[in-house]
Amino acid sequence: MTVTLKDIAQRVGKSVTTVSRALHDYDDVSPKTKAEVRSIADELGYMPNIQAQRLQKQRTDTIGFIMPTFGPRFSDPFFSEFLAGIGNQAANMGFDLLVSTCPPGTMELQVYQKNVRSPRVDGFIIVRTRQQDQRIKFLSQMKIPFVSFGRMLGQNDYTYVDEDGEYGMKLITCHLAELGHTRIAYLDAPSHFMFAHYRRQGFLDGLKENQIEFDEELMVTGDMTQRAGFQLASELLVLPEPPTAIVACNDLMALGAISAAQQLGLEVGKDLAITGFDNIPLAEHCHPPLTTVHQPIYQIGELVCEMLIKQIRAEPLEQKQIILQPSLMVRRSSMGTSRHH
Amino acid sequence: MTVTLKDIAQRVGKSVTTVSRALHDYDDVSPKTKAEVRSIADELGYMPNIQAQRLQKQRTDTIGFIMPTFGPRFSDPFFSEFLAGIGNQAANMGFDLLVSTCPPGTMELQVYQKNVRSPRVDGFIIVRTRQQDQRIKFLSQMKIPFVSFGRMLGQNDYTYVDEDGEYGMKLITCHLAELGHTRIAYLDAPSHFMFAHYRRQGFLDGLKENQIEFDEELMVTGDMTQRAGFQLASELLVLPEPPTAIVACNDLMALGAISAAQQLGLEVGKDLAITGFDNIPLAEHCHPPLTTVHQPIYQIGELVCEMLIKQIRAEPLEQKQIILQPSLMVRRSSMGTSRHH
DNA sequence: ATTGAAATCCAAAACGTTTTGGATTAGAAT
DNA sequence: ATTCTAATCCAAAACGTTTTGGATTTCAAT
Repeated sequence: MTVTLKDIAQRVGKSVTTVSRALHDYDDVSPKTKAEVRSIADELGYMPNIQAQRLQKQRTDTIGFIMPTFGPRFSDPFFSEFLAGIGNQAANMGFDLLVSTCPPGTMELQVYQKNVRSPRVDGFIIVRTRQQDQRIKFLSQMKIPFVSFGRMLGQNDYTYVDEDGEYGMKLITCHLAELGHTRIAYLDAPSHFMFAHYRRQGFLDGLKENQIEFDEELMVTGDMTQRAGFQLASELLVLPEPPTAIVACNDLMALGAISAAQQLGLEVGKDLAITGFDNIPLAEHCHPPLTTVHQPIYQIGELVCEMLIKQIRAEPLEQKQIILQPSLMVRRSSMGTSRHH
Repeated sequence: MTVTLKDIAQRVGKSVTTVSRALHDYDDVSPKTKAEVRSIADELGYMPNIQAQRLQKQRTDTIGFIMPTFGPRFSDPFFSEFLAGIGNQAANMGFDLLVSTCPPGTMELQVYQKNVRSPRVDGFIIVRTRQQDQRIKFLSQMKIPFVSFGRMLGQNDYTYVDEDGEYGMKLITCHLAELGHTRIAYLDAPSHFMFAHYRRQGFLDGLKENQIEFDEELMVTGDMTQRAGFQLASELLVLPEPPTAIVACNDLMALGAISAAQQLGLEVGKDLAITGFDNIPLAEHCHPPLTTVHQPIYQIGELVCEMLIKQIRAEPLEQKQIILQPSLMVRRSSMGTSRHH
């Protein structure tokens, strides 16, 4: 059924070796033979068996992406965009993309190890880094190629791309301070996530720089979902002395906070400022449009993938560590409607 | 470096054959040998080379999922949830998941063909079916295993899972009719998508059943994004005779429509009813919460994946075609606040 | 003693490639 | 005539498994 080198060899009347070398354009094959081999290969519709190639070459030409999932209801707009970025880049560079899921925890490292020892993949892309990220420790210790989107604490000898979340959040905080806000709440994410760490730090820096005192009561933590944002904002807004601005560490929680405020009859952007972080597509077209910080997720996916493949191929990397400067997107959720300004 | 059967064989003093058979628990290996082999395998940390296994077994134990992407800004909450479903199910059943992207068009079939002929995958999962879906025609003609989420027109001899979009949309339309609406606009998706076809049909059925005449002017088409919903609703709402309800064929466009209405100072749920379809997580926590139709995307992913793997393994399938009955989620975007009812 | 059956083992082939290390031939240079 | 070089080819090994088709040994039954 399927056509192999042997079939071509038989038809051409040459050896399998010669056919293989002809197809790879080696120069110890005569032009005439090459032409003949190629024509027969086309005619028969030859396609190399990639399993055999991989076995012989001892590489997989595949990169792994293990999504750190939590519950079953798992719908993060981040992932599909990021995935499209790495998927396209991988294809461009002749690599396959193997995707699997694994909740953070004890099994996690085994899954990584199994995938590389089988061997199914040549390296990994890591996302959603944690403060003490066991994946990074493990992979760098085992000398398994990987590139992470996000940093971790205390170790800095691996390849990563990260946004400057601290800077981004500081931008937001200063923006609000300029608008005259002094009572600013913060919707935090679980502190083991590195992005939460940096963003929170940026918020605190921003407050300090504007001589705003920090009220512990206004710092609350949620699980990054819209539901959590809704819940937390609902509680904050009924405090005896409620905040005049709510800074959420991601867009989804900000959207939840907007709903909560509207539920209480507040006009967001006028009675209350709310900001997010990520600039998911929804941020632009919600009501009111959300002030946030933009991250080019698709491009980050492409970049991370390219760096990983170069690393696998042992090609030189211009930069092993890249920090991207995010940009502030001021929209009406912080500034009110145009008639107020 | 890596441990092979040969290494174990040497240590145990038996042949490679025996070691292989011992590890697979064949009964022509003595219990003593089995124990010995296993213990040495553990000690050496043996892990079978999956490339070699696949070459020899002539299977890949991998399923393919080719995301039909459009532009680069590609952030659909549907995909990540669906992907988590198939990913987990595949892992449970011992399969890998290979993901790639390809825009619909001329290259598409080549990508499918290449993946199965390489052979990288044993079969495919197909989503976002089109009216004349070339992928389905091609794969069924080539007898390549696949399961699609969604039907196509005119052909019915393949395995699929689909929601009953017609029924779901009829539920929504009747719901609005009951509330007294007679001037109902519809935000359609490009008609080559099958889901758009069924949902539109359900809408029209619902109108007919309630003796509501259909006004061509109120049927407009967008690209399923929030931006499109915003744009289209903005135009509809400034018509001389604006609709009192807007039915969007998906949640994202409905969310855009909500923003547009709010922009114009309308109170959604009171001045105007808006409904969606999909029940993405955002639908529950936007303002006002969105009346929509629920689709269990994660479970559909699991189901589709299970059916595909059974098909690949030539195991019997209880049902080759499954149509899921969706359920209506009535929320405030159609009913107004509780004080109005 | 011979036969038969059961238990245990394994050499070799196969999967489809690529690479190694020459072999053969032709023609030019000596 | 001999040597050298260049051009062209290929057998065999290798990658790590599984499967095929026996081979050998043991022990009980005849």
